[in-house]
Amino acid sequence: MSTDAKNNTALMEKIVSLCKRRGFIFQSSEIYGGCGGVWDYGPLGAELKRNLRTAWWNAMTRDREDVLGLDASILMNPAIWKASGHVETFADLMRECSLTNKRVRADHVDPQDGVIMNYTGAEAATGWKLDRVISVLMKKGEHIESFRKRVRLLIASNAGEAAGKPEEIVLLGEAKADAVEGSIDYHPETGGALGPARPFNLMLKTYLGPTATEDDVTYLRPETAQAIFAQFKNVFDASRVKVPFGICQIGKAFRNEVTPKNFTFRSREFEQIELEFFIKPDEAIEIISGEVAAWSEGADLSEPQANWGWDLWHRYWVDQRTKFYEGIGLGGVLEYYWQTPEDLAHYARACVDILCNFPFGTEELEGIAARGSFDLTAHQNASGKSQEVFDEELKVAAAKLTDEQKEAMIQKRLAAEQSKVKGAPMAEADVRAWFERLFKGNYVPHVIEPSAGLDRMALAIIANAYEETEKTDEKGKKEVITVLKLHPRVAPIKVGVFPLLKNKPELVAKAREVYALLKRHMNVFYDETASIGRRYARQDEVGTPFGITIDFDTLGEKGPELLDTVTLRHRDGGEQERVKISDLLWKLLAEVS
RNA sequence: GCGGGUGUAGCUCAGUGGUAGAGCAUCUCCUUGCCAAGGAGAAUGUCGCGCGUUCGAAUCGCGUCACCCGCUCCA
Repeated sequence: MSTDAKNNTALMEKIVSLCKRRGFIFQSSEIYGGCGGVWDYGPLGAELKRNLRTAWWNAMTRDREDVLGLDASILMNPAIWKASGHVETFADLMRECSLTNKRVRADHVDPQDGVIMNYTGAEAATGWKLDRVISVLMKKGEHIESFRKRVRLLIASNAGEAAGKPEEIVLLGEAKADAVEGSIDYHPETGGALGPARPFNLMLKTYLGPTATEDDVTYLRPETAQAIFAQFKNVFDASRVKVPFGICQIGKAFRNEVTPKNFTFRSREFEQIELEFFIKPDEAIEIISGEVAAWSEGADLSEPQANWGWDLWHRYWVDQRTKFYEGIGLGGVLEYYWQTPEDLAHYARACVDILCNFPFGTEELEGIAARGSFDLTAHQNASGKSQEVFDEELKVAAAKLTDEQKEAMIQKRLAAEQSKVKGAPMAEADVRAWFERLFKGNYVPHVIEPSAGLDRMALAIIANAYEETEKTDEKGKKEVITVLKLHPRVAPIKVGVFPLLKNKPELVAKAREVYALLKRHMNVFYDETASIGRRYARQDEVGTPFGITIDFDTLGEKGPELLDTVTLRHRDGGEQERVKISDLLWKLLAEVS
């Protein structure tokens, strides 16, 4: 491991330690030895998460006119997961390479020709040993020495540091076995013998109903999005909204991750915050507005326009989500990855990953995908229930089109279908049927999906706020000071209230008074133990942005002009200002909300 | 899932077969006129869990669980 990697691992360990010590995040079921890939939020973590949830919910719903909330169940009819494709893609039969443990879908193994080579094991100068039989396919035409080199490399990469350098690994008991043709029992890339086909189900299975038979099987949702799609029509009918509009949801989702890792970053139970923003198909925009607005560098994305197609809506949401992250203090550490056509799922038109810098690497915080009408159409087909909306404006505009104009649109679409990179082109009859519905004002909305993980966001916030500085006191003693530079909006404790000294009843009484004044409006922490400096430090460590100290000036000792004023200390920089008690509330509220 | 590492007090760690330790943190009292001050005292561990070897196990063996690192996976 490089020095950087070691430092980053050490930093991550310090963050995990702080999280436990100060009550942000605990291991689940710790007294029983934990539970893999599951974490609990302690008092401060719960506040932090709640602040993030509120910030997101407000940004999505309260601050907008075009997004509605939903709170759906974790358990759903299992037919949902068949329609969405999750049952299929999350429950593949996989076979594992015995050499490298690379997994491959059982039905995706290409036939291989070559000679089977067996080894009884391997060992390295480092003392590392592999004590099991290795069976590898030497491909047709592969030279024996380059084959051995390749096997050593593969073994080394799987063994990690313990095995040392690949060229120093000794392969034991080499024996040539049979030649094979068209075998599907060896990994296409590595040549390692494949184990038996086993299902790898990433969805958590459970039984709905006490009899627990196979008929009762359902799943804990692996994502919150499907509930939004499944309830799309109900929300639409109940809310007097028109496309474009969105439905957002916050909720738990579950995945049997193969390898939960990086603290809470990849866990088996996690909280998603998702928006499905429904828009008109580009063809509808073309009919209504004459043409779809094109994006160009520097385009104004601040206000949605009627002539926006999916591309501009997609970019708009990337912009909106970026502003959100800036508002909670993550502005400077974001990166963007625009998926290439090869990366994209066949139904997706574009997808941007918003990445964030973590000690363990730059990892995804949120994905913003333009998914076309894939999801609603899938549910429409599987359920037999129409997911179309009727658009009066579109119907009126389409009625003004000539037959030639209509046919031109159809031809344009047919050409586009033919030049698709992924997926089969839509049949001409289906395209014509779709346009027929469109010209009457009916379509299945398309969707832009900004989907984020709340736990990742919380971890990103903590990790990026973590700061250590070394301080030397008068006696030359060095100590490390830890400060969590949390944005005031997300900080679990907004302000600490301290009497300068606890053995002066007047100071204590006044401090209790200030505490009572503020605590109804925000999370306030009262502390009178230990020296004032230590109390500041305790709050710095958990990211409390403000401290209020009641001192002798507050009592009017230095004259009436300072009576009922307090010291307001700012966490970052430690600067202090004198504030009237009567001004505290509005001054603080402006910062923390 | 594979390979490697780790697991002792709330945290960081020392303790290589013979009575369980330190620093920091916590709590109480005293003291303290603004950035982890000082003094006195207290509490805190089935040494991750289980089974074994041994007169005796935190220490040795086997198993297991969790976490970390590297592969792998990541709709």
